[in-house]
Amino acid sequence: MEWLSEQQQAAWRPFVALLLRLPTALDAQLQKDAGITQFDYLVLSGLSEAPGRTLRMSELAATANSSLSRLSHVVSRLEARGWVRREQGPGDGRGINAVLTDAGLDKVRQTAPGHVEAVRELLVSTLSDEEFAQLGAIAKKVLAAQGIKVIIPNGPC
Amino acid sequence: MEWLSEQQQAAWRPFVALLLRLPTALDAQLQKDAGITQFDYLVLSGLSEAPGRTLRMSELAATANSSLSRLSHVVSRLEARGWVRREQGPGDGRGINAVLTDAGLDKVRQTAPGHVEAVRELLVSTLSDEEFAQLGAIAKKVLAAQGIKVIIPNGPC
DNA sequence: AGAACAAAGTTGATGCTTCAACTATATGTC
DNA sequence: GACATATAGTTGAAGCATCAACTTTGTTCT
Repeated sequence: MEWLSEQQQAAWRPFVALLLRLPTALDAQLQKDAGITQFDYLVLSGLSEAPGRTLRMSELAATANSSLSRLSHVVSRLEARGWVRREQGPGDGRGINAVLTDAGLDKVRQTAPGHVEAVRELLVSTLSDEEFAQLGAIAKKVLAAQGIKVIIPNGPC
Repeated sequence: MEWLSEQQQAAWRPFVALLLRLPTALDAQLQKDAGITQFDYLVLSGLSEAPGRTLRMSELAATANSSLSRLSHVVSRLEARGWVRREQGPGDGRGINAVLTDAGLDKVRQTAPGHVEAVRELLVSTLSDEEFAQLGAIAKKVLAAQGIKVIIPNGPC
C-alpha cells in the first residue's frame, strides 16, 4: 500500500480544490441568473442539440453523465416547469423519450450566453489554448480508462 | 458574445464529464467502504494533519474549499458520530476550533488506504507522471486566477 | 411456449448542500 | 465612548442526489 508521493500530492490537492470550487461557481452563476443547476442546463442543452430535440432517457443520461435515477427526478422537475415533456418511445416499449418544448428551447437560448461567459471567465480565459487542450486530453484519458466515451454534441457549451 | 470554438468544445466536454464522474466515483467508494462522503474525508484528514489535530472553523473551511455553512453542518454530523469536537478558541471570542478526537483519527487511518487506492486507480494510474503534473499545474492556475491559494498539508491524500 | 434473467425507468426515503436570516464578537470612525 | 460595519459561526428551510426497491418490457435458453 503506497501513499501519494510529494509530487503527486502537489498535483492532487489543487485538482481536488478545482473539483470542489468550479462546479460550485458554475452552479452559483446559473442559479443566480437562470434559476437552474448546471445539471439542469446540461440536460436542457443536451436535448436542444439532439435531432428533433428528443433523446431517450438512457441516452440522455449518457450524454449528461448521470444515473437514470438522477435524470428521472430532474426531468420530472423540468417537466413541471414546462421545459421538457415525456413521450412513449417507438419500438422498445420500455423506452421513454424526453422532448424539449419550445419554452425549454427558449430557456436554453436565454441561459446559454451567460453560462458560456462564465465558463470562459472561470476556466478558458485563464489557460492557454495548449493548456486547455491538455486538460481535455487528460480528462478523456481518465474517462477512457473507465470505459467511458464522452459524447460531444455540437452546441454552444 | 462568442461561443466555444470546436477545439475548445472538444476539451470542455470531456472535462465536464470528468467533473461529474470522478467525484461520484470517489464518493461511492468512500460511502461503501467507510460510510462517509469525500467531503467528510477531507475535513477529517485536514484536521488529522493540523498541529494538535485542531483548526479554526474558518481555516478548516479554507483547506476543505467549502463555505462556512456547509462545514458547520458537516462538523455537527461528525461531532454526533464522535469523530470531531468543538472548542472555544483562544483570543478571538468568535473563533471556534474543530478538534479531531482519537476515534476520529482512527477513522481517518482506517479509511485512508482504501481511498488512496481509489484515487490511484481512478486517476493517478491512468496518467503519466508528466500528465498528472500538468493537471495539477492547470488546476493551480485556474484557481489562482480566482485568487484562491490551495493549502497543501502533508498527509496521505 | 414458459421460465429466468436483463434492461429501462420510476419512486420514496434519507441525507447532503445551499441560501438567507440570525447572533455574537471585533474593528474602525467620528 | 458610541455607532456603524465587518467577520465568525450557526441554524432552519427548501431543494437536490443517492440508494434500494419496484414495475414493466425485452431477451435468452430449453
